[in-house]
Formats: sequence, C-alpha cells, structure tokens
Amino acid sequence: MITIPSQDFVAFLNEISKKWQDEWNRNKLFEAEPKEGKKFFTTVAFPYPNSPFHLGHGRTYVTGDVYARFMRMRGYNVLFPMGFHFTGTPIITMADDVAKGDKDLLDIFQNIYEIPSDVIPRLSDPLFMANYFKEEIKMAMRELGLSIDWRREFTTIDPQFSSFIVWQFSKLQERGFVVKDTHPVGWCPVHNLPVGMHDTKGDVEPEIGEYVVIFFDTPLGRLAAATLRPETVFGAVAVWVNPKASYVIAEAWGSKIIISEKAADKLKFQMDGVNVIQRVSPSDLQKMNATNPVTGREIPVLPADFVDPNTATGVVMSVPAHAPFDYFYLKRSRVNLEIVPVISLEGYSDAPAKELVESTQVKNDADLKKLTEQLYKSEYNKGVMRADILSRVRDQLKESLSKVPGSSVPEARKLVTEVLSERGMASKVLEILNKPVYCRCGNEVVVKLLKDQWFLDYGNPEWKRLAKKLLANMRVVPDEVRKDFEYSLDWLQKRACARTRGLGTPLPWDKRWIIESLSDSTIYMAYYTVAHRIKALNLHATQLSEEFWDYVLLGKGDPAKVAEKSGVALETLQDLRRNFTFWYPLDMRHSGPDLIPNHLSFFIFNHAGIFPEELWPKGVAINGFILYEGKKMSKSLRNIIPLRKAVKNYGADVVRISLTSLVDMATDVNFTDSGARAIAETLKKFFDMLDMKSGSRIVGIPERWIQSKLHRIVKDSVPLMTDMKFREFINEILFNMSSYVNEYLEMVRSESREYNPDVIREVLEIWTRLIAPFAPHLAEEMWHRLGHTTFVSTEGWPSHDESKINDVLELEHEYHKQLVEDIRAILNVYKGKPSLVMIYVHDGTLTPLLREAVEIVTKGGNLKDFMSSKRPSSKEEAKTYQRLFQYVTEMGENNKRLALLGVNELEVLRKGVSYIRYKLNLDVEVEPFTNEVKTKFNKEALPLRPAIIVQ
RNA sequence: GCGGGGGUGCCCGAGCUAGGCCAAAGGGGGUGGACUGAGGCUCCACUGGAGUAGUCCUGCGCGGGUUCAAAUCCCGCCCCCCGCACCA
Repeated sequence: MITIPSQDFVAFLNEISKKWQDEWNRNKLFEAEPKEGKKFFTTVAFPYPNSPFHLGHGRTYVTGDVYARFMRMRGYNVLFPMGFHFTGTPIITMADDVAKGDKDLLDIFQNIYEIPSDVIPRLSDPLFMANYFKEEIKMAMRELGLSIDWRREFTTIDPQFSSFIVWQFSKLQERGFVVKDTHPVGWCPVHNLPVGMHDTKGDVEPEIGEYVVIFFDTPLGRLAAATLRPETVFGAVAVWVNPKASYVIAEAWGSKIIISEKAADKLKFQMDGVNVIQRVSPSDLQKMNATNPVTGREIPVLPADFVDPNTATGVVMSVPAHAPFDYFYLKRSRVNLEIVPVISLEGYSDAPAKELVESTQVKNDADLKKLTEQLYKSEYNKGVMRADILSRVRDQLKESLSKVPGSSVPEARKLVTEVLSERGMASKVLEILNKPVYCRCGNEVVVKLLKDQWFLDYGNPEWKRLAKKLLANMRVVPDEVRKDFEYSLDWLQKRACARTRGLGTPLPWDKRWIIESLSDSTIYMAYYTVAHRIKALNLHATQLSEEFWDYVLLGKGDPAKVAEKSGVALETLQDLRRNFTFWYPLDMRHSGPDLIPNHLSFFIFNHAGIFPEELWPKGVAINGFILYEGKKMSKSLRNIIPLRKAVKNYGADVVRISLTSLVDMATDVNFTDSGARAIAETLKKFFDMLDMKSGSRIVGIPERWIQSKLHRIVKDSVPLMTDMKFREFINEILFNMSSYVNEYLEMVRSESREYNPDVIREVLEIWTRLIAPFAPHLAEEMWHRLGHTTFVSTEGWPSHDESKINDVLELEHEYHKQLVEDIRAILNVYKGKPSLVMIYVHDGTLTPLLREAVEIVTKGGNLKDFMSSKRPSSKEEAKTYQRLFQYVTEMGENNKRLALLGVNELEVLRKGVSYIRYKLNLDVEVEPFTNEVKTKFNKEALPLRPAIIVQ
C-alpha cells in the first residue's frame, strides 16, 4: 500500500510537481519548432513586472495553458511563449516609492510577498525591480506548470525588440495611421509632466471635462462665465462673482476678458497669449451691469460665496429658474430679479429650482448640491425647451436659435454652444471634473493642452473598417464578449501613443517621445516566432533594420540584398521568414476582460493595419477575475495571496483547477480554502485508486455500466474542451466520475463480490489523460505509476469506444435508482418497522399504448392528437387513455426513453433487485401486479411505475 | 449619462438563447449514521414546509401578463457589478 495520508497529499503534490517540471524541462518537452502537421500558436498577455504575481494573475495564464496542453494532446504542434513588458511608467513610479520609503508599499513587499529585506532597498532601481520581479514571476509560472517555450523569452526594452517596434511604427506611419494633434492631459505645474492615475495621491484618475464659457460684456471687459449648462443662458438674469476672490482683466480669446486670477493662471496651460493686464476687485465688478449676449439685456453682477474662483473661470451666470443655488442665494441677498423659465419639465411648475428650494428644508450648500443634481438629471433627460424663450432673444440671433424651442436639453445645449461659439460669444475651457486631484508631489493637478502630441488614429475610417473585418472573422470565447469588442472598436478615436517619460522605445522620427506601453504591445506575438533565433544567433539590433523586418514579417524585398546590407546570413533570413510564416497567424490569445477596451482592441487594430488578412489573429479568449474567500483582493483588505504561496499551500494542480474550472469562463471565480481542499480530496481519491489492483475479473452489469459512463464522458470531452467549457468538463471528470466510481463499487458490493481491477485500470488510463491539461503533475505521476514511460503531457487525447456506450444499461440503472428514491420517500413517512418491500410490476399490456403516447408527447403533440389517433370506442376507454396521457406528460425523460425502448419491465426490475435490496438494507420482492393485489392494497400500477407495498 | 453583465435554495454557483424531465446540477457548510483504537480520512442518508405511502403546498429580486404549463417568454419597477481613454 502506498496510501498517502491526506494532510501529506499537498506535500506529495509539491514534490511530484517539482520532479515533473524538471523532467519536462530536461526533455525540452515544450520547445516547439516548425514541423509537418497542424500547428497551434497561443499566447497570454505578457506580465508587467512591477510586483510578484498574486492569485488573481494566475487564472488567465492557467486557462491559456490548459488549452495549450489540450491542443497538444489533440495532436497539434503547440507554441506557447512568454515575454515581459517593461515599457511605461508604473515600474518607475513604484521604484520611486520604494526610494521614498512609502510605508504601505514596503509593508506589502515585506509582509505579503515576503521579499527578503536585503532585496527591498535595491528595488528603488527601476531596472533592478523589473528584472527581480521578472524572475519572481517566471518562478511562479514554472511552479504552476505552464508549458511555456522559455527559449523565446524577451523584454520590451531589449534593443532587438525595440528594432521591431521601430519597424511597427514605420508601417503605421506609412499607412497614415499616426497623426499629430493637441490633447488635454492632467498636468502637474511643478513637475511639468503629465499626470496619470499612477502619479496622483490616492491613485485617482484626473477626469477632464469641458465648460462652456459665455461672454457677458461690461464696460471693463467681457465677463467670462463658465457653465455646464449653456442652454439656460436665456434665463441668466445676473452674473455671480466671489466677493473674496481676486479677479483680473486679461487678454485671452482675442479680447479683454474678466476672470479670476487663479483661472487666468490655469488658462495659460490651455492656450497661448494669455496676458494679465490688471487686477480688478470684485466690488468694482459689482458696480457694473453686464449684457446677456443672447437676450441683449442688461443684468447685474452680484456677489456669491459659493462661486469657486479656482474652478473654470471663477465667474458664473445666474439662472434662478433652473439652478437651486442661484435661486437660493438671490432670495437670501434680497435681490428681486425676474425669474425666467427656460425649460419645461413635467411634474414641475415654471421654475423648478424655486419650487424645489421652497418645498425643501435647505440648510447648507450640500443640500443645494443634492437638489442641483436631482434637477439637472431630470431636466437633461426629460426637459423640453420652452417656446417663449425665443421672444427674449435679440433680433440678430432669433433666426439661428429658432430651432431651440421644443428641442430636448442635450440638443439645445449643442445648438446654443454652436451658435454662440461661431459668433465669438462663447468658447470653452477645460477643467478637472473630480477636482481637487493632487500630484504625488502635493500640487494640484491642472489641465494642460499638449501640442504636437503623437496619436494613433484609431478613428481613421479605413483602419476601423479593417479592424471590424478582423473581429468579424475572429473566434471570441465566450461569445458574449463579442459585443464589448464591437463597442470598443467603434468607440476608439485618436489615442496618444507616446509619452515624455518611462521605459520603452523612442519614437523613430521624434526621439523626444517614448512609445507608450499600450502601443508597443500590440503585435509582439510576431516577435516570439523568431525571438529565440535572434538570441541564439546573437543578432545585433543595428542589423535588424526596417528592410530586415519587412522581409521576415511581410516577405517584402530581396532577401539577398537584405542579407548583404544587414550582415545577416541569407539562410538565416530565410529561416526566420519560415519560422514566422509557419507560426503566424496567432491562433488564440488569452486575457482578462479589463484588456478588451484597450490592449485587445489595439491588438486587433494593429494587426489589421499592418499585416495582410491571412495573418490576422484567429481567436481571443476572455476569462473573469478572481475573488478570494468571496472578496476582491486588495491592498486595503490585505487579502492579497501571492501565487507562489498558494501553490505551496495547495499544490499547483489544485490551484490550477480552482482558478480555471469552478465557474464558467466569463464569471469571476471565488477561490476558497474549502473549495481548494475539496479538489485536493477528489484528486487524491483517483490517485488512491492506483492501489485497487486485486479483485474479481467478472465483467457484469456494474462493469459494463461504468464503462458506458466512462466512454460517454470521453465522447463528450472534445466538444467541451474545444469550447473551453472547463467548468462542465471538470464537473464531469472530477466530481461526477468520482461518484460514478463510488456507484460502481456499490453495485459490485450489492452483488456480494469484488470490483474488477481491469476496469479500474481502464478508468485510470483514460482519466489520467483527461485530467492532464488541468492537473499535469499528478497526471504525469499516475501515468508513470501505471507503467508508462512516455509523458502524458504529449500523449494523445483518449478516444472513446462507441460499443461500450450502452444507453439501455444506463437507463435501467437510473430506473433502479428512481425506485430506490420512491421507496425511500415512502419509508420516510412510514410509521413502524418495515420488514419487506413488495414491488408489483404492471403486466405490460399498456406498454404499446404508452409508447404511442410518449411518441406524441415527444413530438410536442397534445391530448387531442393522441385521442384522434386512438379513437376510443367507449367512455371507459377514453378515460383510460386520458389518464395514461396525463401520466406521460408528467413522466421523466429517463422513463420516456425506456418506454420508447419497450423493455420488459419485470425483467429489468429483477436485474436490479439485489442493488435495491443493498441500497435499502431491506428484503425486497418483485411480483407481477394482479387484481388481487389491487383489491388487497388498494394500489395501482402503471408501466414503469410499479406499485410499492411496504410491510 | 453611455455601453455591457447580473440578481436562483444556509453560502458559492449551474440552469434560463430552444417554456414541461426543476424543490431546481455540482461544490461548500450543517445534521444523523457507517467504518475505525481514534479521526480533522472515506462512505451512506437527510438538509423549504406538511404528510402513516412514492404526494401536496410554497418557491428562483419586486409587481403584472402570455400559456394547459414559466427560474425560463413579454411589460413595468427596484437593486448590484464592470468599462468609459492616453493608464498598465
């Protein structure tokens, strides 16, 4: 006996995992080279090494590996490579944080990831960090048993890879997909650098929004009022300024304008030529009137504390009919102004702001803010522009604004903005919407309009068309996410493709810029096909010119000339070309759903824009995220489980199954300790079956039954696995198969004999191969213990023996089980000590009739169809038919199929008596149903529903 | 707001595109039992309610509707999660 106690099973798993990983490695099992036969090229998005892997990272990699291993066993020449993404700023930011001694980060590195204390200080060097975590992640991948061809590993800052990226951008440039434009970004005025989410305090993404600025003329200059609701300008009856803030008269937008001093400072980041002429006090402003540019009326300038001088222009127009703030403060300052309604809203009076403020107990600005949100929302969605506003409009605007009355708020907003902007009466200013956002250095982030920024123009109609075509021909697993891709491809517009800092490749034609990380990771799968050769041949980046890549990747140019020019041997060039064309196109790419709107969409665009159609990727597979004990893993919850730790605690195979196969692909999976243990226990059960070597060689009903179950599973396995229905598959081969084995052993026991070791072996021979993609280490170990000397990882997928699938046998056994259930249900309510169970079987005279009824029901027919086919001759007969038909509609599928087979029920039952006796632990007798039985017990029997009498 | 996905029994999670095999798979947990020197192993039974008979009642977010029949189809409502850009 080699029984391994369960508590030691994990240790055992870890031991064999190491052993087989080494064996695979030694035998170069996963190093793929072009050869005759079908190929399968699969990739998973490469990791960004700014931390070790945690449990959440594992799912996609294992999912990809499971599929790779399955395809390998299906006879495909599988290439599964891996690289590392060094491009971008987060590594730099994180290294900075280490240097600064960021407490939270150090705590996580020390106490969660258990990074040695002598290593931590060295992580302040970004390159050290990237390389350190790269190795760490590689270890995790190896320990998980990923079947990767490691010869092809690279990082995105390898000079050779950079040459590839340079080539990529040249191609995009040639096609006109790279354009120059201005672009607003969050900006730190002290750093003088763009600020993204990773650079802010609390990791907030600065949201940039647009305010419309409407100019109200005054004797001193144009008061620039900023608003998110320009359509309400018809009802602007005053202009607010903050009495405590300082204002300036400045040159901007080609005229003299009045804005807050702070606004003037920030405006300089958005346009050239902003010039402060002089300060002006709020009290001076209040002495003047301003002209509403739309109505032409003179309106007062009034003080209000709620106006934030630091937001937009620091000047606000006052629309008391629709802005609760405006109404409230006008009323409080006892200014009596006309309230001009602009929007009509069902369920409200003319001036909804007034109505809301007066019907609510407004205590502070927070209350007003709530009311404002409520009102803005309903007006935006349901409001209609009033007809009478046109009468207030000054003559020269009447015609161009004539379409405003009757239109919806969003339409009116667009129209008003357009009309006013065209006439120089309005402009726009950008502002951080979720302000204040602070840079890590402590300064408040502002909006800067970057000029001469480089973009990939994903809005280019021709490019979009190609991308959509690619998607249409691509396999998407699961199919539900195809919609997300369609939406994303449609929505993408210009996207900045270069940054001013971070690791990566300089833009070939403008070296001040570094190609940004989501732009240099779109077609890198192509690089894998030759990466190992470039390394082995020690090719230098300078040799890898545009012509070189043109030939290798596109077959363009004369190889002899390219060889001469680059110094790369002709045969080498041709070999590289062969490698590329052999593996490309990519067959499958695995990723999480977070990459759909960005990386995966760019992956589609760039392939579509650079490669000919026959080299476009064939498929993507998306899997959900990971929860740990029902919760999202997060720094704040401190529930991050390092992947390597999980592998150590549960065993690689257990983690692999837990991450990939407990739920459907698209749903988030919940990793729990109890779930992982359940998987380990079940795996162990199969492992322990290796010891079941002695017994009887009888092949009876139980043997034929379990063989039928086994081969049916094998038969269903290929479609399930091909569709990546891993949950269903694991459910079948792990949990169901295990209970089939139990059932088999019970069936054997009920015959008072031993199991058949040959059958157990047959189960294990097949099972080991079926589980191999999921639990490759255990499968390998068992495969060898079964006496094989090959690797199960490269064995063929098992095929089923159709002759062993026996429907009738399975149906009959289900029938026996159903009967046991029925009897148990009776015993449940039976008072007294049962000693004997009598089963009286229907005589079979109704069987042909039953079959006809089942046939009709199966075809979707109803009682009428049945009656008209039978034409009963008496009322009595009709009643029998009706009852029988009713019975059939309520029958289970199993019995229906038995009915169609027209089996002899008495015989079937006799075959099962010993099983039923065994399960109930009671004496059971089977007899034909007779009239005497009927009168004695007042019981009926129907076909497939014998009368049961408990005594 | 726009777009996508959900709300199922103590918990997790299938099923709902093709309505009847659904009191609703599977796993976890719980209760009882078998095995055992012992068990945290394994196996068996039970795990909505009622019941001296294989049944009946209630039930799959809430409220309606279609149908002989609805977790599954239709309408309305409530709630939750994710993405919305220059960031990996």
